Amino acid sequence: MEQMVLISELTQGKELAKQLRNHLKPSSSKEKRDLLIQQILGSYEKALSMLNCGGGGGASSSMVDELADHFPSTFANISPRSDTSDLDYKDQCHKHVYKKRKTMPRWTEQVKVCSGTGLEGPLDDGYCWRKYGQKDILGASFPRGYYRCTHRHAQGCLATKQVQRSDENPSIFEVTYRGRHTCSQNSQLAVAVRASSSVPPPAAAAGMSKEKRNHQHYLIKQQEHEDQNQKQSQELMMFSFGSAAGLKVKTEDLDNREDIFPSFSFPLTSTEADNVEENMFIESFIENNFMGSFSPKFISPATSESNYFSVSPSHNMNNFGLGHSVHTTESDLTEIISAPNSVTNSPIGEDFDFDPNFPFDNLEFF
DNA sequence: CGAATTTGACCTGC
DNA sequence: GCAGGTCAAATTCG
Repeated sequence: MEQMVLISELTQGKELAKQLRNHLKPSSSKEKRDLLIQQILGSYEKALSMLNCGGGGGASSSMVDELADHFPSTFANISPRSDTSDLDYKDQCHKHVYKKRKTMPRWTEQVKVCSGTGLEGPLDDGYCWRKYGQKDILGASFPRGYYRCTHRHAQGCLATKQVQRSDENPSIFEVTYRGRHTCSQNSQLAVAVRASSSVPPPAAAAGMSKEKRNHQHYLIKQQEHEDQNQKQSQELMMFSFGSAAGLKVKTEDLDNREDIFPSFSFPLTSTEADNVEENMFIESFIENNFMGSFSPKFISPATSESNYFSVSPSHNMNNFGLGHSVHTTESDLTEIISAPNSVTNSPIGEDFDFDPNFPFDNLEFF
């Protein structure tokens, strides 16, 4: 039975993901992690190939296409996107782009920038971004900036992000990421290490990344243009060097939540890696996001867990007082699950301010 | 001088 | 038709 093989493949992927989890500790070799990632991707590629080619009752072509969008390098050969032969190049590009707009995974980080304090957060997320547009958004007092990966052309990396300053609270920036980075970038590792360790490496403190400078440039320019308030400009300067802020992450495409996983840095330290609860958190994260997201369409979506994830601040806060929380929403859930009644969003709401005293050790929450 | 940003035009989805 | 998203020529930056 083909379905059994499919399940077997997916189960194998799950096991490999668990192995990967165990190799998240800094002491593990990067090579091993890379190998596991390759194996995981291979496993899912196999499963998807089955769904695409043989499976009678499984995935729609759009679903495979969607997944292929997440792993363009891996799935390029099986994506059924070949119906553009009579379009000229520009049309093909535009069709491609606008299809992406709808299918690309998307999640938002809300970066709070407190006055006199600071955090690069997603403004320095380890990737090199190139601004390609800015747009005034209806009802928003601040323009939205559009960025794409610098390596879009060199490596075909399709990741993009949008940076929008919050209307009611200008100290909050909403950064919406789309697509997953397929580029290989050295700084990525450094940032992952920095995000997961208590103390930033000297290099991170010594020099600003180019990307950060760009953002700073943009932000300061924008600020000066909008209110000519020099003091606030100075604050913006300070937030790049300063110390504290809040960061929230929420996905907006449950269907695509696995894309959080490769770019999300678990706040592990070498000691925390041995913490059972931390591991269970990650396992929960993997199973609910990395695994579950792969297909609510053919894996039973009968989950009643809350999709609110957060990390115990005692484990997660670094010396800067930086707290991360991960918050998934169900905005698109109804497209996937017909009866999402048991899936409860955080009753506190999306603007919930992280409570450092919340007993996140209670794993029932996950 | 190459790379990044700016900005108005253009395209698509609703 | 409108709003959001992207393109690409012009401009600026390093």
